Amino acid sequence: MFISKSDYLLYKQCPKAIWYKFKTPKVFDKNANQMRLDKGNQVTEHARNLFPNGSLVPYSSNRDKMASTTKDLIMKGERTIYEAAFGIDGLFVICDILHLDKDGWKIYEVKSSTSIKERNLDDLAFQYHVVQHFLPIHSTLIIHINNKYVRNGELEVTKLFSITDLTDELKERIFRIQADVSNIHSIGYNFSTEPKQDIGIHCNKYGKEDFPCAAKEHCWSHIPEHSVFDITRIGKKAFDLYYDGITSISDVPNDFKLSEAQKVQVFAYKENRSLIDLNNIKEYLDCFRYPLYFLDFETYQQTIPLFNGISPYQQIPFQYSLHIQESSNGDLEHKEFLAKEGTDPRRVLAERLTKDIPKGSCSVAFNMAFEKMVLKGLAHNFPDLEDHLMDIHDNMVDLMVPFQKKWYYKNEMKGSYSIKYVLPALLPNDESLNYQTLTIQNGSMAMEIYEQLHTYPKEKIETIREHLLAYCKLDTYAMVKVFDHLNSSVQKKSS
DNA sequence: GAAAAGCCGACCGCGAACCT
DNA sequence: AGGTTCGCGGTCGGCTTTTC
Repeated sequence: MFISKSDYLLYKQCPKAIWYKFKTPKVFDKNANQMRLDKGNQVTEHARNLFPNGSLVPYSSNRDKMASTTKDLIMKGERTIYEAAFGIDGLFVICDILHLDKDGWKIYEVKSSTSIKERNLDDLAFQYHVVQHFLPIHSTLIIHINNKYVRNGELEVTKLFSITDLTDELKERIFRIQADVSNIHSIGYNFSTEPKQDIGIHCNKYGKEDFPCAAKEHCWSHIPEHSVFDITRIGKKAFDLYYDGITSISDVPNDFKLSEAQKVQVFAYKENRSLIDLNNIKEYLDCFRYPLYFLDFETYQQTIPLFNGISPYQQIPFQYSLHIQESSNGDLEHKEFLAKEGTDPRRVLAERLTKDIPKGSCSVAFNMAFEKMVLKGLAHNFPDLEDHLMDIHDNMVDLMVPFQKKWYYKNEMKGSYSIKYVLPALLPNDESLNYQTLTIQNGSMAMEIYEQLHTYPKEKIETIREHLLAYCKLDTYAMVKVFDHLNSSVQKKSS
């Protein structure tokens, strides 16, 4: 039995999680996110340029082979080794970059993230623990993305990455590894006995980072559909209820302290009815001035910036959809834009947008903070269009507010005010609003696929572009329908 | 009358929610 | 992964009340 770095990290998250992995390895394979892995590899390859002309240990499922290749390279006097592999006492690690300089051997771990996380420290401690059996290690360091870098001409790897020496922070952790490892072994050697471990905040978190556990479906199977964990912004307090034996929202005691939004949600569920505050909704909708421009941007991010003036992970708008409604029962007009794949879309998009939305128009977005951010970014990039873009920015209203403020709440929303929950709750039987039939069903799918689009064959590109257009168009169409629904609710009341 | 105890609102930092 | 917004929860200053 071999314990890898990821096994160790999983154990640190929760001993029951590693037990579940040993028991059902397939579930964990299935959950591996290939997209994320590819991105990580791409970043690692760029980071190798910080220490050029090293030797690569080719990946092999045979761990001993990788370890012996590594050993040969060290014996031959190689000073820079990529994917250096070591195994001892049932532990196995691969170091992204192992480098010998005037101080001694250094272990570099490459991360595509922009900051150092708690789990990275455990990761490096584990590597140090194993590798020190073979080489005297001078220091252990993290290489991660510096998102303050702005590309200007050729890519400058020394500016793209930040290097942090973590040697001192690891000492405490290295002490604990031996004990952790023997625990992992005993779990692995008799996985017929399930570790006693109740659910807790560790299920969602590892240190400060979001890290949903793959064992959740197993450990959380006794939690009902509308549970105390679904109460909006409840945080740790849900576990106070849970440890008192309360799991369903219907059992929340009446004297339990809740915020206003939480009260609405709990009351609606207990009474099994919707809560609609038409006065506030009407007052809010009065700010919407026809013609209405329903706007939705799609953006994507490049970990390694490909265009000038772009930072790592910067939101780059590449597409928008626009539904224009002339009056309350007027016709709908649709406009759209989708940039050519593989090019910097910003200028063309900004120009088209300023043609499609005249100055002084009232535009509508769902969670307008996002659309406003994109507009601000474009205005900053193109001073000649700044006036017009900021005019759109300043005349925008937000369709999300009535749901965020819980003026309109249905149990189907499960405490959420995202469009994903709001739309089916308001218009459950409208087939024209069914995202399930689309190939691209949400923003993350759109950003992932557009980033790769220029690498696809020509025929495939056309098809995917059609899917992208269909998805974005449905987003703004859904907004129109939600607005109409709110509007007619208000009309019905006043008539 | 002075020190200790109690109380409340302002402030701030952090996390959660939303969009992509 | 990013930015923005909002609200929870903890801290702290300043005020009032209690106690000897």
